[in-house]
Amino acid sequence: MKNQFPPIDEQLERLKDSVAPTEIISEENLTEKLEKSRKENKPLRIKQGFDASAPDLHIGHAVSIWKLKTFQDLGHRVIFLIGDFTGMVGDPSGKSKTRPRLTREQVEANAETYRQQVFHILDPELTDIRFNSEWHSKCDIYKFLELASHYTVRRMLERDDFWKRFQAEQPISILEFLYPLIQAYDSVALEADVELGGTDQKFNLVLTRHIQRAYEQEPQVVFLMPLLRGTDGNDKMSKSLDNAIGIIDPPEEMYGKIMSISDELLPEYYRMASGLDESQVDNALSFDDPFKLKHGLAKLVTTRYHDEASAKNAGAQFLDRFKEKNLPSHADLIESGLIVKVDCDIVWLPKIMVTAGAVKSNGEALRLIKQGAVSIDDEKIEKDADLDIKINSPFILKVGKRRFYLVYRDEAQL
RNA sequence: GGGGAGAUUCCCGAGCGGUCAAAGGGAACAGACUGUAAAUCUGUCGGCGAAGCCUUCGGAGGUUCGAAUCCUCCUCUCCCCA
Repeated sequence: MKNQFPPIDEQLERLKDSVAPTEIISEENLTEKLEKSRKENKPLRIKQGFDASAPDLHIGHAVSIWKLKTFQDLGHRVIFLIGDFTGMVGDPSGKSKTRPRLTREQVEANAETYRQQVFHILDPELTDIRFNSEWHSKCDIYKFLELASHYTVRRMLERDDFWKRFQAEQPISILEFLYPLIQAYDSVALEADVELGGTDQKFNLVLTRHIQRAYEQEPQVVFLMPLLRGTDGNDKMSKSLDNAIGIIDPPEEMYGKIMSISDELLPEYYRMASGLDESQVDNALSFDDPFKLKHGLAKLVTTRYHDEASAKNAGAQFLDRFKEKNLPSHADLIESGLIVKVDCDIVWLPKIMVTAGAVKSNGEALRLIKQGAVSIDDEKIEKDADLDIKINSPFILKVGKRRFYLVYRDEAQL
């Protein structure tokens, strides 16, 4: 039988190509594992864990998912682990409130969402989707205590955020201490050879190596991947901070979001999200017109998750809408579902805005109108205008710079 | 088990009987300027078709004409002693 795995040097090179891991712990272990895998013609088991409660993947997650893909390209097997059990227990960060418990149905639904998204990148044939409730829900106290005996409080306190909170006299729940152990056990249960995670996961992933040793397994190799900052440039990308670009965002949205990032984010987005290799990135970045660079990036990213035609289209639409300041067409709005049906001939404008979902309350709507942020068919609503709007034919409601809705009385008009 | 400190609107944080829908900052949103960038300036930032009213200051009661502010109990957090 022909060996399916490329030579070690080639594998190593490709694993460090494109977006290089910030750190590999340890390269020596990696080489050993690759050698063994090649010799025995047996794929490595590459694991990454994902939160069961937030199944929306963004291009920040994608940084490491593309690395998983590289492993697959080299013939290895990816284990996409969904932390449904850990998700049900609560939040380890201590910052946010306890997460709502997920029902079985929610977990299933979220898993399905993950599947749809992740297979935009990964090869389904070489991917196992697993749940950590598989083993944790069966774990008895005795086994659990044994797991807990393998680590010490002092070592747990070495983790930076624990130590800071300890120093600052802030609470740290026992659960939070247990959490890394529970997570570590996932790798034991899965016999992971390699685990990927963000650089913020370093402590947990390294701790996992110790736990694996305690269970007489070879420690996993840890791939720490750089974190992509969110579109605001302040924090890491995260859906809850509303600074994320989803990998299944429609092309126009993806393009627009990239155009709105800070200039200073350009280099790291080029490096981590464009899909270009290092020399291409350097080449691209040698141009110093940020506006053009941003367009280039928007096109690359949109193409990566959709296709070139839609990226081009999104770019054209962007220029039309925001440079030429043209309104979107009715057809575009209908296609995007940004339509609002009203049920009277005359409707109070704030009510329309609430119905459209543009604002949360009449008060907010009135404020925006007062600030001159609202227009109908490109005509600004003056602050003392009559707000009872007569709906003769469909019109385009614009709220702020980027929210558009098509308002209509009945379907026949569309 | 004992003693002390604390929980305020998205976050941080002032307020300690009426003038409090609650200072200040951050975030956010809008306007101007622009490249849907940054910076800057301005405005907004609980709800009500907006006069006035209603709901908010960990929870439940109470005192008072009137409570975020005082009292009681409860929940949670932190510190010190044991």
